[in-house]
Amino acid sequence: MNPTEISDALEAISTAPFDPAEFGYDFAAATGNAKATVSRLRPGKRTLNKSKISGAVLMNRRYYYIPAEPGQADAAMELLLSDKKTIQHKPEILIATDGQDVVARHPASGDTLRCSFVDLHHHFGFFLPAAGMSRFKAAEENEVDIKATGKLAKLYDALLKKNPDWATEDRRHDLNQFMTRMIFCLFAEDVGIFPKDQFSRLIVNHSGEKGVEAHLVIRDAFAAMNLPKDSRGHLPAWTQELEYVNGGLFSGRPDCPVFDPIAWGYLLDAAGEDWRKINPDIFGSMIQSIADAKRRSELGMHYTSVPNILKVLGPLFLDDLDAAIEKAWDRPNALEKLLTRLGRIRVFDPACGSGNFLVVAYRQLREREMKVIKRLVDLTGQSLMKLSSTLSLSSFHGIEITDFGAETAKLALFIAEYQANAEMSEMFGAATETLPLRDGGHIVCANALRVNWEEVCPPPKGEEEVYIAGNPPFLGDGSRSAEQNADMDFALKGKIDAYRRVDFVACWMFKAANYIRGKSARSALVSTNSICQGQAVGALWPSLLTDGVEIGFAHQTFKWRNNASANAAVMCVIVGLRNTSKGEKRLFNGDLEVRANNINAYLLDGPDLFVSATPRSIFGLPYMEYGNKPTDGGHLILSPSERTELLEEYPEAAKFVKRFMGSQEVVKGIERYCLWISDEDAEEAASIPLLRTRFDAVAKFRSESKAAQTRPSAAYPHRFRQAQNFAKNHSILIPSVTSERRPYLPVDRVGADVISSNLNQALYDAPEWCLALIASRLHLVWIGTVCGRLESRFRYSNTLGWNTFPVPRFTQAQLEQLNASARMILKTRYMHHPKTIAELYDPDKLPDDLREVHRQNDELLESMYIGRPFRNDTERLEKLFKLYAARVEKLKSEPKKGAA
DNA sequence: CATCCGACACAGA
DNA sequence: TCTGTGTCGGATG
Repeated sequence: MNPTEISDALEAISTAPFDPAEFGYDFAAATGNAKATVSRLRPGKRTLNKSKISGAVLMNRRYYYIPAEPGQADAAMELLLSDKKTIQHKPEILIATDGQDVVARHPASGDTLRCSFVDLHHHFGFFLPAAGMSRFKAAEENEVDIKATGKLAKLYDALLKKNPDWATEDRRHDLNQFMTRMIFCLFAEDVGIFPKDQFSRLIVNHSGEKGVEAHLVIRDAFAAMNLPKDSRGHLPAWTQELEYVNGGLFSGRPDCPVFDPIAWGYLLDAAGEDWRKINPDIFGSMIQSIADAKRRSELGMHYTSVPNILKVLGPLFLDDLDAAIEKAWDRPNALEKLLTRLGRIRVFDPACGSGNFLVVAYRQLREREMKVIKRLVDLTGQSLMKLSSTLSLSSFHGIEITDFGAETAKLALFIAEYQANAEMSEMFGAATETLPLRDGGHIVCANALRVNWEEVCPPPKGEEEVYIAGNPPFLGDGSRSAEQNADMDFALKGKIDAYRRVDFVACWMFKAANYIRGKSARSALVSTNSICQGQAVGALWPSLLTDGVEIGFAHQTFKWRNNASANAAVMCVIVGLRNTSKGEKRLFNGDLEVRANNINAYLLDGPDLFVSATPRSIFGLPYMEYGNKPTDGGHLILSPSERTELLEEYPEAAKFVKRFMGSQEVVKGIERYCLWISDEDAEEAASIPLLRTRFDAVAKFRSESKAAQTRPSAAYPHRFRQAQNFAKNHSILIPSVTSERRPYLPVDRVGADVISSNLNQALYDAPEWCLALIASRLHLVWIGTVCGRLESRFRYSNTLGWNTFPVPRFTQAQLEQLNASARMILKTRYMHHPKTIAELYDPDKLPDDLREVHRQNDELLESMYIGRPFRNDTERLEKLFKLYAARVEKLKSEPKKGAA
């Protein structure tokens, strides 16, 4: 059961009259327990009920319910709290009620809920632990970081405005480098790497009124920081004061853009910020938010927010460490061992960009190390002999394709180390030396798809542990460069069939799976959700989940978000891979966590099953066709006004014009037309000047196409490029991409005068019961699961969705019933004319009569599957998958009989 | 030949 | 600038 279903079940309980004797069992059913389990809770010889209190129900590790006398809910709760059984059987939730008031408690955290009985379902979140689910608390982003980033972005914009010549491709690198240096200096003078405010004081003192000389002064300052103090003879005397930093950061041209009063003001603003509180985690953020929006998607400029990074690192290894620390808490020997273990952990980000993952991982590990050391000191009463961390930056490995990113990553790691050391000295009272910069982390500037990862991050030996984490680039097949395709060939050719169909990120998934296989290593990568959907599932996953690799945890689809000003538009998942293990499998959805028996390639708790595309229905459903694809640059399409103009001037063109429907036209009732001309009529049509112009435009558009298949179609510009299909009597049209918010998939029946575009799937002259199937809840659940998505939108596919949709063998009578049901749906819609499908199926506005007709349609159809309606979507999907698997198995054994 | 996809594209508040 | 919701035609097996 999912949380919504639990909420619904609780609502059913809270709206019915309270029965103290039944509540305990109803609650068990509402929290996802099978009927058989519920009945075994009832009194009997081998009852599962562990409570000795009369009327109470205690289910091991789940919940403990006690009925209360009127007004005595609190007293009843006390009784539960003092019961030894509560400690022994560790129920997640205690619940006491008299039918008026509810008192519930989560013993592990001590959280208490009080509400009235009728409001029970409004608090379903509180009861989720009783269903084996728990709340997952995401980390939040730091406000100081956001503020500082904003100031830097303004500075950057102002500098670009004043120095337009820096906007070119190669100069932008210089500007980015200038910004990185600036950030470092502002940070260094606040945290004590430099003397307090030294850098800004020198700049302000020597830059003159409103910063007119700032570019010269900053240039000299940067040059000085790249030179030991005794080799600065050619520089102004005041630079002598500055520290020698080096570390690659200040090598290269020390160029500086010219400041105007506005930019100067922003620089002073930024200098006034307290940079001590800045997370080095956000270096990437700073760089992304200041870099050109159009180039964002390139070269790892998509930085991952700290909350999202923790979604990866937590289940990957931090949560395990926390559990180990807790276990060792009172035992000095065990704590010592943990310190050794920390030193043996290596983190590897094969797409590290500016190093966010590595920095966060480093800081999280240092935090835990400190906690352990502190506990050791407390336990043993001795002060610590050595004061260096067992964690070394050299345990942090990264691959980054741009030199700038790699430099930033090293710098960010350095800052992170500096901060952690400072914290440590503060706690134990000792100092650490910092300048000049040492090498920060093992960051390699290389193409991750071309290099051998084992050379960048040597495989773990003995008790070493390697954790691969990161957020590689996402690029679909339409957006990859020739070079990236070549990289993909290099990484996947001969290893995965149809690899070009899946996203670029799959290369990292594959290499990560190969790296960890059979080793003391795990991986978790942020990815576009498309690799766990539709065609990618069958193409990619069978070769990942092989030879002992399994999904250990996963975050289901969530919207990409970071603090950059314009966010990338994409939905993400996180997939954690490991070698087969008995350890628990964790499945996250937003802030909810569920323990799963198995996590399959769809990131669902279910058996490993890959639904793959089929050209015909394997259950004997009518043939569904892909609509007509114009590829015309818009020239064969007419708006209503264009049509009117055409027909006013050339009435004889009327026979060439037809209604034209894509997804929007079906869903929103938009009116549109197209030119639909047979080859025989081509000459006649071309004699109409207005049409001739359009044909010429089509021919030009097609001949200039970069798709080899399109160019020859310039020879027949009067016709759509692909397919010439239409109905004799009527068509059932199913829009291919539609909103996921509607309670049913949009589908409509139209006359033979309508031409469908390639944005619909079409059933031509098919029986009406097809519409009853498509408009059912069952079908929506199937499509939503096995087809791809556009972000989160449904994407209807004939090959993946319709042709695989499991149906029972219908009798003729049943088909008649479904025909009638389909007609009823259409009739009910007509009664709301002229409301469009979009209006009618708005989730908040579905009219009662239409809702009822759909309910009946669902009930009718579902009874044909299992003799009654399904309880919920989980049950629907289970049944559908079972039918699908059985059918596929059968087809394997009798391949000749194929599609029915 | 027939699709499945898009670190999207675009309209409308 | 954010939210809601589907265009369009290339690249691909």
